[in-house]
This record gives sequence, C-alpha cells and structure tokens, in this order.
Amino acid sequence: MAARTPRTTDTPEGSAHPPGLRERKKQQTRDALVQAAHKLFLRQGFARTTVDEIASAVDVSQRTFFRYFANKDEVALAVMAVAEDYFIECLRNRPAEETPLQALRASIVKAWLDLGSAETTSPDSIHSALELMRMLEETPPLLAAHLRRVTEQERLVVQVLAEREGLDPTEDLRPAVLAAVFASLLRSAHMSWSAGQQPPGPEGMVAVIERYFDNLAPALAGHWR
Amino acid sequence: MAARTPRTTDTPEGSAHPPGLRERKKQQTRDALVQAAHKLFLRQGFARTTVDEIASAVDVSQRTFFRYFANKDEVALAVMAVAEDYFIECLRNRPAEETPLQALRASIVKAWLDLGSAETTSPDSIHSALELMRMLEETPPLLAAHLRRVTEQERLVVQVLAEREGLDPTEDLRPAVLAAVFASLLRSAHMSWSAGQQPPGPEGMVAVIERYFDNLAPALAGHWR
DNA sequence: GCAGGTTATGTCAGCTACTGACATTCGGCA
DNA sequence: TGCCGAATGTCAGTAGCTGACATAACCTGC
Repeated sequence: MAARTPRTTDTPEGSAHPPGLRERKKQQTRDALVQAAHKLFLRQGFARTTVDEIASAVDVSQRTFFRYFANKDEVALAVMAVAEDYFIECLRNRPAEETPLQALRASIVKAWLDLGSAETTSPDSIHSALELMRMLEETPPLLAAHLRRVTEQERLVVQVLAEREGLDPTEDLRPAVLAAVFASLLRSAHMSWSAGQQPPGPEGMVAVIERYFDNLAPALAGHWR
Repeated sequence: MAARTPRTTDTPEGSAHPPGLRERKKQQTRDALVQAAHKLFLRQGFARTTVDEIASAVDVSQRTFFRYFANKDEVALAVMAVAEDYFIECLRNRPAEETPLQALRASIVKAWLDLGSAETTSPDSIHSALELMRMLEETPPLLAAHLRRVTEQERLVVQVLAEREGLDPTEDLRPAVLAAVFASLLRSAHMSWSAGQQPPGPEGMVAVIERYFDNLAPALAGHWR
C-alpha cells in the first residue's frame, strides 16, 4: 500500500470489483486515524500530541500508523486533501471562454461554497479543514509541511492550465507564472482569514479571497499614489 | 544568546566596544558549524548527515550545536540569510520614482549580481547558496523549512513596501498582494533554475528571474490565444 | 470450505533529532 | 587576583521514524 499522497488507501487497480472487506477495513482505519488525530490536535495542540496517542486511540500499533502516514504532518494535512481535489475538478470543468485567471478565481470560490453546503462530502470535513487552517499558522512545522504540499498542488494547476489552453508549459511560462501568482494569492488570503477579524466559515473565506483577487491588478499597476 | 533568527551570533547591544574575545569565538564557532554542515550536506546529502557528525567536525558537543541552531534545517538554510538581508537592503534603497513592482525587480537583480561579484561578502558564500538551492528541491523537509522562511521574509517585504509608499498594510492590501506575487515569482524562477537547463551562477539565475517577470503581465492578461 | 499465497498488522530493536537539568570551564571586569 | 555570568559539556530522557521478522487476517481457486 501507501502510494505517494493517497487521499484514500489504495484500491487495487481499476474499480472493477466491489471494494471487498480488506479494502473497506483499510479505509476505515485510515479515516479513524485522521479523525482521532484531528480531535487530539485541536484539543491539545499538534506538538503535544504523540503518535502513540493517536495510534492507541484507534487501537492500532504505532508501526501501523506509520504505514498509513509517512509522518505526523501527513495525518494533520489529510483533511485538506478532499478540498484540494475538488478544486482541481472544478478547474477542469470551467468553460473555455473564461480567461485562465477567471477560471481559477471561479474555481476556488465554487469549491469553497460547494463544500460549505456540504452534501458533496462528509458533513463536517469542511469545518475540520477550516479549524486546521487556523492551527497551521501557529504551528511552524505543520505550516512548513503544508507549504510544501501547496507547491505540489501548484504543479498540478500548471498542468491543467496548460492543457486547457493547449500549451506546452515548458515552452510557455504563462501557466507556471499564473499558477504561482494564484497560489500565493490564496496563501495570503488564508493568512488574513486565519488572523481572525474575518467572518468565519467558508463564506468568510470566500470574501477574503475575493478581496485579494480584486487587489491583484491594482497591486501590479504602476504607482500606488 | 540565540535570538529568533540570528544571521550572526548576538552581539551584546550597540556595537560600541570592539567585539571582545568571547563574541569572536562564538562567531567563529557558528561559522565553523555552518561551513562544516554545508560541506557534509553536499558530500553525503542532508538526511544522511547527522548532527553529531557536524558537531564533532567542529569539535563541539551536540548540545552546543543545538544552542546555535534550533534544528538541523536551520544550519542548512543559514547560508541564504546573507543574500536575503542584502536584498532587503537593496529594496530600501530603491529610488521613490520607481513603481513598487519595478523596485522589487531591480532589487533582486541587483542583489544577485552584487553578491555574484563577491567583494561584498565572504568569497564563496554565493556559490554555497546556489548549491544549496539545488539541493533544496530534492530534499522535502529542507524545502518545507525554506518555504516557511520565505513567508516570513515576505512579511518583511510587505513592511518595506508599505513604508515606502506610506500605506497602512492592514488597510490597503496592495503591499501584501504584491509581496505575495513577488515571492511566488521568485520561487518559480528558483525551481526552474534548479531544474537545470539554465546557465549556472548568479547570472543564470538573474536571467531566469527576468524571464518570469516578463511573463507576469501576459499571464494575467485575458485570453492566451 | 479448505489449502496456499498475498497483504496488513504487531512486536521489537535501533537510530536520530531534540530538550531539560546540572556541573564545569572560560572570558570579562573590578 | 578573584568573582560573576555566559558558554560549553555531560547525562538522561522523550519522541519521531525505520527495518526485520513473525503472526494473523483476507482472498482466491479448487
């Protein structure tokens, strides 16, 4: 098992057969670990929660924990994976008439709002993700791990943008540049949102994101005064 | 000793008195640790180098190592600190007529080129930094730590930009947005440079950075075709 | 429904990053 | 010279993480 960054445990190739007991159990264990970890992290903080605690909360050995997650960071960040995947899906489905920038903007907004009115996914997974994002900013090692993930996500965005516009991303730098700008914009918005004054929940997040997008052109424009 | 992210060991307030033996020794030890670490990292990789190795290469105890650096990452990234500081200084000195974007662009270019023709700093510290940047991309935990540092640097840039333009960065988002865009652009350029095809050395780096800057407006422009 | 291969899990032993507490030594200074 | 404070060393301990091997659980074909 254990591929690179599995959002779920690996199913053994094409979903031909119905999952089978073994697969279901793995999925169960994985989910249980994520949930237990999340609960503990929120209660006592990331650093003060040991892997042993998480493992024994789910009643598996520490060794098993590390077979599901490469490290402690990974469980913590697993919650976000759903949202990320959904965003990419949204981006893939944007109409071709939109400019790339418009498509990106519309995609995150849609992703947040859809996941907010959560029928798409498990009931509270969005709130988990949001709580986690607040914790991120106060937990340096977690933040570091998260940022690394973000840059990987960025690669994916480059891919999708390039496909969408029919470009070779090694030739034409525009996809890479736009993806980078987009990622950093989101990151700033997240920081601002986590800093607190903003309204909570997905709607609040969307509001902040939109404000940052609106400031993109002005920030790049010539002089500011 | 040991403040937050000291580029050098702390000197006991205003540099009134000449450093004194104690301070010089600390500085010496610190430098020796950085150098030894760097050498070992390049030879055998980051993960396969233990802190004990580094410490005993300089003939201090492991405990002492951790009094100079909070963790293994920090030694590795210490080399970049000089360059970062110099960049900020450049930015502070840009003429007010330049637009913020121009000022940023001119500052990194100048910083790299100046440090390249290294009289400003220790002879090979630039090459160390460049070698390190290559290693970064292949060393996930290091990359993660680096990214976190970058976001802290970003805060500083926001400050400087806001001062320069006489704005309150909590009111006006333009400094934050521009700093974010700038950071992500640099990051992309670094990735591209590390990926290899580019000419080596500071000049190569500058070339890549300029290319990314040139693609900024086009990437944000409406449609790409 | 059972034999035999595959796959997840547990156990154990070990390494390394990192930390607190306390003892020791060394530089600064009267 | 002798005292104070700062830097270092030593030691013991915690926690993240890994390899090796044994055991137990599923699955597959008969």
